[in-house]
Amino acid sequence: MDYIVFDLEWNQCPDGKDKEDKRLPFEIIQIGAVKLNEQFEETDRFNEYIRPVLYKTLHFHTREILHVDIQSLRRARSFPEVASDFFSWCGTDPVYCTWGSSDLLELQRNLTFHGMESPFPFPLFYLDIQKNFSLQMEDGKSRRSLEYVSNLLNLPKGIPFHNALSDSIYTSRVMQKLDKQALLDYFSIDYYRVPGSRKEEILVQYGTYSKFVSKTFANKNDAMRDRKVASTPCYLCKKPAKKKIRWFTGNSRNYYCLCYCETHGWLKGKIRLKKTEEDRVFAVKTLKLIGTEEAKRIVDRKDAVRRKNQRHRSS
DNA sequence: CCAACTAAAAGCCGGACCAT
DNA sequence: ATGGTCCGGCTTTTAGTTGG
Repeated sequence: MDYIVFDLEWNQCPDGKDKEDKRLPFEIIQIGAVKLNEQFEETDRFNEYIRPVLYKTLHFHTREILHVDIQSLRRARSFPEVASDFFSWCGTDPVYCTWGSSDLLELQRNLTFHGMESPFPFPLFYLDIQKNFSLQMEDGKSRRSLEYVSNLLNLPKGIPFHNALSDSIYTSRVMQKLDKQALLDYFSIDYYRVPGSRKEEILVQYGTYSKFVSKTFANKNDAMRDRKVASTPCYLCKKPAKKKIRWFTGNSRNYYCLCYCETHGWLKGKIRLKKTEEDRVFAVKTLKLIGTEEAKRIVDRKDAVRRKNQRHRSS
């Protein structure tokens, strides 16, 4: 099993959004990757440019960012050819690692556009190095640029940023600086393909919390009314924890609830509803055992939301 | 420029409640 | 019945990151 640290460069419609092909706003023009063994040691590299079929000149702004010569792209191979070779090179059981979450998304959109079969397993787990840097070195929420982190960690420079191969190399170097076990523990889940049925629903145990990814629903209401989505089983004993504060929302994006497990204590619930490419809705629910002081914070937050609405109405 | 994510604020709407 | 306020749920808007 190898770790595949990869990065993509892509282009967009040079004539503005109106003229773009709605099926593919971003067209991949380079795939770069570094292969690491179990010890995170580099064993191989992959680098190839891709001949565009949609956008044959660079968008003004991407030309500023990327250092690519559009002329050389015309001599490059097509996306299906390069992508096939890339996945062969990745081997049979790779763990994909990226800087941020957008690369796997755009890669799959390009695969779909070209009518290619998905080479990925379902569910697709991967390692987001940008997120894990924040978890280990910062607040867990910030998202730093690759250049910022490379400077912070005094990584050897000399190769340009915003090139698929060199960014893969930088990303792999950041990866090597992280605590390995923590990194492997906090893997991410790709949501390009989401569970289409009960059978495909995903339940994952992390160290201090559990994560559940539901099947899709027609709308938000259906999702939140679903018994399995709304349920709050304690992830240690599997028994239902009793709701003290039912699901509520403070910012329209996340729902929270507070419940109590007779054997394991306070349990915080959080649901984030997300939309699929087809505009359907699915739920990502995390359940976490917490202490009394954090339980109180949820009670306070519920209170704050109520007061905020009060103030808002009176003004 | 375009897309995704996050957070906060503002706006909309209908039901519950209350006083008239 | 009518009008006003409160409240919860939801959407939209705005601003600031990141990615290319």
